[in-house]
Amino acid sequence: MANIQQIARKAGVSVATVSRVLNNANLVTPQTRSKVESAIKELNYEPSMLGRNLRNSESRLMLVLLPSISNPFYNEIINGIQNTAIANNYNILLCETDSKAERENIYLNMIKNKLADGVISMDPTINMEKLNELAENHPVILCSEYEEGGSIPYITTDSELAAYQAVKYLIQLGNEKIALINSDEKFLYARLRRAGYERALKEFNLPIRDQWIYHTKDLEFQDGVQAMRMLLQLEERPQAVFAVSDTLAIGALKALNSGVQAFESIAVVGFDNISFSNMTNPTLTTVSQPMYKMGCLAANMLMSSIKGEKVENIVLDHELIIRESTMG
Amino acid sequence: MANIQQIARKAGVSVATVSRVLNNANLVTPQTRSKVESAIKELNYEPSMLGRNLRNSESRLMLVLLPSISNPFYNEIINGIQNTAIANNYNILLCETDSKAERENIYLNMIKNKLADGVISMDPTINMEKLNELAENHPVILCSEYEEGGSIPYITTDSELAAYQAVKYLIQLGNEKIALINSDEKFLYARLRRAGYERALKEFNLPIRDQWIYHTKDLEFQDGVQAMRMLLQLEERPQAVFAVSDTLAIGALKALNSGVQAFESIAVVGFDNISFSNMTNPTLTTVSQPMYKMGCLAANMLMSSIKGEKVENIVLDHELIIRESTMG
DNA sequence: AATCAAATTGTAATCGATTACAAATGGCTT
DNA sequence: AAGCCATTTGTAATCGATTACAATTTGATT
Repeated sequence: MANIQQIARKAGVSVATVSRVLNNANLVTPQTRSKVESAIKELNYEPSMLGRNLRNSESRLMLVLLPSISNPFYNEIINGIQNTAIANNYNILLCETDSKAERENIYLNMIKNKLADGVISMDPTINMEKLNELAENHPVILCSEYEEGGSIPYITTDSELAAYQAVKYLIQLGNEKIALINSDEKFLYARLRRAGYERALKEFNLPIRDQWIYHTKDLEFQDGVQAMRMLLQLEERPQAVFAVSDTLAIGALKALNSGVQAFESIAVVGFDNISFSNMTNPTLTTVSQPMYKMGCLAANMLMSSIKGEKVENIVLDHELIIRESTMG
Repeated sequence: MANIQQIARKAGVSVATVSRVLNNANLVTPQTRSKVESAIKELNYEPSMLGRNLRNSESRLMLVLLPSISNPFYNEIINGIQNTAIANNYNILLCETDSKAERENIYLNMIKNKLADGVISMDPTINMEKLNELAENHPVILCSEYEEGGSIPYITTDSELAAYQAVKYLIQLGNEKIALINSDEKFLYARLRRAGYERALKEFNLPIRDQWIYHTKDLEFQDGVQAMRMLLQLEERPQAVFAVSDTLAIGALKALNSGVQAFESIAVVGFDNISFSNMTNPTLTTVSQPMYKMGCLAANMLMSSIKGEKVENIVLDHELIIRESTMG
């Protein structure tokens, strides 16, 4: 791989001139420019980002942290981030932490090391202490999951309200015994969705029963299957189920499908509107967040932050998408 | 962010000594080592990868190219790549090309620019000419999709054989009218799976009818729905369907579910064994590839290639997973 | 032709690390 | 105490780009 010196020698100019051509400074004569350009073409030269970044301390790369790409919830957000980034001459790198601290560290170090200019974290499992420390000196944006009262700018939706509305809808359909399939409440979204669930029940004077609240270990389909099986074994079976994630809700539907006919009338509501939620049988009623938009805005926030501008938090609207799983 | 000079000054030693401490060369006295280490801690220093990589021309980063993370087929492969990479002190960056040449270029340039040491491409839409050119001077591995007769090392499964076996299985169930939902045949896997489909039909003297071969534009669920709808409108409806991807097969199942009862006896076989395929109703019969293993081996191949070793192509075994969608 | 300002090009420092080689230190023998 | 070798540390070049400043060229004006 040729370097800038070789181009300079070949073109019979100095490295400064080559650099000027590369960065289209317009103080180069057309003749020299074309000499340099043909040398570049001839030697098949690509400027080294390492050299350039080292000098400029800028990489035009943004990191996107997520726990796992297997949750399709992230798909559209990532599309939004990516399209916005590319439109602004940035690139993104997807970093799957698998909820492991060691991986997290690796990626956060890339920021400290100037290998990337900033980070958008969608990882609820991230170590907030470390992230806050990083955020003191580097651009960081939280997307979807955030820290209450924290100082890192975030973009999210109102999980509590969405959960409240979803459960209220189930109540208005005539259900009184409503179960919650929640994930680990160490996550803010889990606590908020539970709060919304409880608010709706309280408002209608329905009891909140611990045995109807199931906590899953993960967000895989199988966790939803297990949760639903457990709920079906209860003496007093719930009439409806609100799951905090589509993956869990789809697992729950599966458990209902595989059981006896009588179970088919149990209503299920999910959260996220992943693309698969429209392919299940019955199709899944779910809360939809404007994920693509969220991604776009998150990218914009990060770019502002990189420029040194102050950025405000954003809370986007959601929407309840009613499908077959709540139609009896 | 502190740099190596400041550490050296603080610790009262030279930069060379600091560097030696960082790279645990064991020719540093315990006393100096601890002086340096406490300076590092005090100034919260992290060595710059830019400086280091520029000097060493090594980044210990591998790129993973894929067209889109929305196809869950890639999930397990990525896990395999990532775990293997991390175990060997490498990191991976997921690069979604969205099948766009411009994005492809960006990522391939990262390799040329030494920002990453090598690339594993799982992108069937990649520009092979460019990739071949890159492969002349840089480590490149193809995973899953490969180039017939090409010179880039690959790891894959035998798509033709898998398709042949899947269709043969449908025939042995008593089906004679078997449709193929294929993607664009510009992709090798699509051509191979079609060949397998045709081989099975020919072997049993069944006609190959063009109207039973549908080509989708993409691999989204909706493409499968559309394909199936089309097939159902034919005068002579197929009795069974082989789809070259689970996403398409799941869409096809959805189209069957939403139709009249009579359609429910149409058998469907997919390809990939994505995690959804076990959540549909009926659950999907599909071809399973050892994806995790494929990822691990691909990472190993790339690391060998980075070391300058010659690597051999690998063809892994597959397996037909029989579930409800072919049980009538 | 001489002068001068503007436009173009070149020189060399710089970013932050690694490392070959040189220099200094320490310990041991005589 | 001198000499010698082994161990430890320091100096300075290097990777590949950018850019302030210096030097040169160009062309217009007198």
